[in-house]
Amino acid sequence: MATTHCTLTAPPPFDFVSAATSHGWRDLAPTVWDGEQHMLQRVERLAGGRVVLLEIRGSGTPATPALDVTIHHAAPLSDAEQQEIQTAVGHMFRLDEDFSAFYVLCEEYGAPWTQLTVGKGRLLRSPTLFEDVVKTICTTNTTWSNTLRMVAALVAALGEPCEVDSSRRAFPTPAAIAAAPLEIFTREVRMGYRGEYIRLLGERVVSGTLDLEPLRDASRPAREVKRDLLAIKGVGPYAAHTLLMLLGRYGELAIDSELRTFMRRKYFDGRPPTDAEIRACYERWGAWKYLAAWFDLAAFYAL
DNA sequence: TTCCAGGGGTAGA
DNA sequence: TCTACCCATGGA
Repeated sequence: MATTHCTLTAPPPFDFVSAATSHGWRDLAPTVWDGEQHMLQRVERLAGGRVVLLEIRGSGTPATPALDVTIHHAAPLSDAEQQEIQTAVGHMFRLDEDFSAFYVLCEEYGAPWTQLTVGKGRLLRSPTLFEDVVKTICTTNTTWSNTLRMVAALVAALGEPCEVDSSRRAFPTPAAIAAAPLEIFTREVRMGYRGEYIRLLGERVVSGTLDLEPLRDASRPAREVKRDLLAIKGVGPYAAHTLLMLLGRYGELAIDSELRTFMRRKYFDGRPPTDAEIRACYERWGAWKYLAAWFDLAAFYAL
């Protein structure tokens, strides 16, 4: 087994632990958060078919933050493969996103929002939009513990084994998902009706009838991206708004049972608010509503 | 047994 | 656009 190191420069302010852990994605296979070592592990399949193990740690100084990536692999890695890994990690940690406008609002609204301006606000995502769509569908109408179980089972059933540890697997490719019989999703992964949606998603991506890449284009209007997300079977308003967040667009709230419960307790004296009332609470955050609600909830439950 | 969880699809109005 | 009704699964 060989090891290769690389370092990615992060834009300050940057809070590695916040970026790695603020979103539940940190616990969804094939990503693992090591809270003792403050390290994010991930089995990653490269485009050429290699499956390597990544260990990602925060490094640098507050003024020059960085990510250290340790790659565990069998055969030597090409420059292109190393570049592919850096691109994937950079995407996971949103190194290309600028949160300064969000921090301006945090300063304007004062404590406790000012706590976020030290580099918080980054919510972990997957290297590919395909993986994020699958995982988001796995969060709908179920408990978080069941989401964890379904995603882990999907990776175990259809992911390709890591070349340095065959017991660990990468996230399944669209091709692997498209080729698997429906029984895998229902009987083995036990994802219920979601199985049909996820298999159809894989089929459409493989056949080319659905191209997810244009949705990552930051120059497209959010309304257009949302429309395309809603056209994916299994994606409704909650999932579409979650995916907009994962695409770096924070202007819409993902109103789920968790947010409703939080709003009822914190702002409505135990009365269930309507969705319009929930939206009104964060209207002043404009393009940053999602992050405001997310960290408002996190602070309330002291996450 | 019933209810609900980080909802969504479909039919019908 | 809004409302019923159904949808698999697992835990309380």
